[in-house]
This record gives sequence, C-alpha cells and structure tokens, in this order.
Amino acid sequence: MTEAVTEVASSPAPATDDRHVRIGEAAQLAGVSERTLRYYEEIGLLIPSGHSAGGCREYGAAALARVARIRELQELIGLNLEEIRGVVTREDRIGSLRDAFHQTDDPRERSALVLEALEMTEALHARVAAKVERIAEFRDELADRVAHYRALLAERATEAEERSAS
Amino acid sequence: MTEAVTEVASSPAPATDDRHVRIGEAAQLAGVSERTLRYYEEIGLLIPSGHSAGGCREYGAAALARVARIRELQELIGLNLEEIRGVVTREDRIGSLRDAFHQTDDPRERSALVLEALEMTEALHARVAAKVERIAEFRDELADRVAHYRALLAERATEAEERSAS
DNA sequence: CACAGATTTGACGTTCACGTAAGATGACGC
DNA sequence: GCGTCATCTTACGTGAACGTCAAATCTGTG
Repeated sequence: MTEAVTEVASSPAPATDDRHVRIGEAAQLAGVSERTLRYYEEIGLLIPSGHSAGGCREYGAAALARVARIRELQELIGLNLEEIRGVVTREDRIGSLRDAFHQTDDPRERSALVLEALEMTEALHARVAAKVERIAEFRDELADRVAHYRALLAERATEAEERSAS
Repeated sequence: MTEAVTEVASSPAPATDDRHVRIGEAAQLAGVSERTLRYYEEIGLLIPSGHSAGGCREYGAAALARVARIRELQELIGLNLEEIRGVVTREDRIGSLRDAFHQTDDPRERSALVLEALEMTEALHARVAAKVERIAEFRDELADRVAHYRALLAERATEAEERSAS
C-alpha cells in the first residue's frame, strides 16, 4: 500500500474520490426521485455516506453505485425491494468477508470466507442465468416470427416481379 | 382440409379441441387466481371464450393460452398490464391481419398486411432482445465473480497441499 | 444578517394488481 | 325439488413503491 499522507487533508484537494453530493444532485445522478432515496433509507436499503452538520444527507460514489445496483436488480431482474435487500445484504457481507480475508492469516479461515462469497454469488448467478434462458427463448420465438414474415414478404415480392415480367 | 362432418356434433365427442372449463379449473390450469381472471376481463385484457346459459364464464384453450402469454410478458419482460394490453392488442391485430390475408387476392394488400405484422413483431423483438442483452451482461459479470472465487479457492487448495508436502 | 432555495421530517394520498368478504344465483347429483 | 358446491356481482381492503404537501430547518450568497 502506498502511504496515504494526504488522505486526511481538509477540503480543497480531495485526493481520493470522496466527493459527496446532497440529495437533489444524487437523485439527478441516479435517475430517481429524492423521495425514492429517502424511502430506500427508510427500509434500510441505502445509508447515505454521511451527513452535513445540519443534518443534510450526503451521498458519495459508493452510495450512488448502490442505488444503481438496486435499480438494476429491480428493473432488470424484477426483484422487489425486500429481495433486493437480501441480495445487497449478502453483497455487503462479501465486502466484510473481503476485509476479514485480509485480516486473517489462517488459510483455513480464508478458504471458508472465499467459499461463502462463492456460494452467495453462485446463487444469484443461477437465478439470473435461468431468467436469461427463458427470455432468450422468448426472443428467439419472436425472431422466428420476424423471419417468417420477412420470408412471406420476399415471396410476395418475387411473385410481383414475375407478374410484371410476364 | 379434411371434412369436419362431426364438428357440430352435440356434446359427448368434441372432435375439435373446443373444450371449455369454468373459472375454477381455468385458474388452476393457468396458475392464477379466479380474481385475476376476472380482473383481466375487467380491464379488457381477457375475454372468456363463452358463457354458460346461467352466466358462468367459460374458458377455452385460446383463452388459457392468452393468460399464459400475459403472465409471460408480466413476469419475464416486466411489462405492466397496460403495456401488455398494447402488446396483445397488436397480436390480436396480427390475427385479424392473417384472416384478412386469406380473404383478399390483392397482392399489394397482402404485402401491406404482412408488413404491418412484421413491424409489430419486430418492435417487440427489439425490446426483448435489448433486455436479454442487458441481463446477459449482468449474468456474465456474476459468472466472472464466480470464476474469480473459484480461482481463489483453488489457489488456497494448492497452497495447502504444498504446505502438507513440505 | 437577511434572504432565496434546498433539505428535513412527518403524514397523508395514489396507483397497480390483485385479495377478500357478502349476498345472490347457477350447476349438478340424488 | 333439494342440497351442496361453484360462480356471480358488488364493494371494500391491501401491500409495495413511491408521490405530494406542509411546516420547520439548513445552506450558500450578497
């Protein structure tokens, strides 16, 4: 690790990307409403990176990334917020496992930590993969129909040519 | 076409598959609640194949297939019932186009009908394909993580072997 | 410090997609 | 015809995921 001497520098030069925004800009950046951000916090899905002295929520890059992840799981996979809470909680757990991994020297413990992370990721992967399969099937069916109509149109076209040639 | 003399036979031998079920069995077969079937009818999504003399809804194979389609669009693609109404309405339109196709001899009209069906199907296909792409991306990302953890585990295992061999 | 605009905490409203209960009516075996 | 179960219409209830409004407070600027 490189020495991070400037890490606790006051304000004008944020060496690391710890820039924070308040809820208005955060909502804009994440493409959701302010209410949505507060609601996610209400149900324990999203904790702001910090708060101003007066109590305004402040969102950093990690928090914004989490919102993106939530929306992804919601709109793409179709999970509800309760299920999403389960997923991100497990992902948080993976993060803490990573920390634990770097803080232990016991190889057996390290293996156990990796195994746990592996299993959690595999479970979600299986679920997503299954959904992809089904939607892809659906898509192929539609592609077949499109091809069918295209063939019909081509047939119509050649018939028309023959007629005009006769 | 084979002659369908028995088609209008009274009841004991339904030569064609025009068997109807009432709402209870229909719900069972479709895997939804009775309320859901009535609700779909309320909002103009699903019209029962017929009614008994006393007013009981009767569902045929086509109606059941439509329910399956609705659920597919809902759970798989994530459309809401309003959007689904749009899709199935267009699919109904394709059906009537098919009829019109067989009832006209004008090649230009036929081409126009096929073209319309093609365009509608293409639109849905594009939408579904886009979704597949995004989810597949997501899946691959998860697969990468799984592979990463597997590699880590393997590394742990070989290290352990080396230790026990020394 | 004053002021405009952003943000806070409640608290109630809304939409979607049904669930559920009630009372009346239909279907059907005996 | 009768009893039983399924189904009918009508209507109010519900959970999820926010929307919206009000009154107080915070933030940044002149």
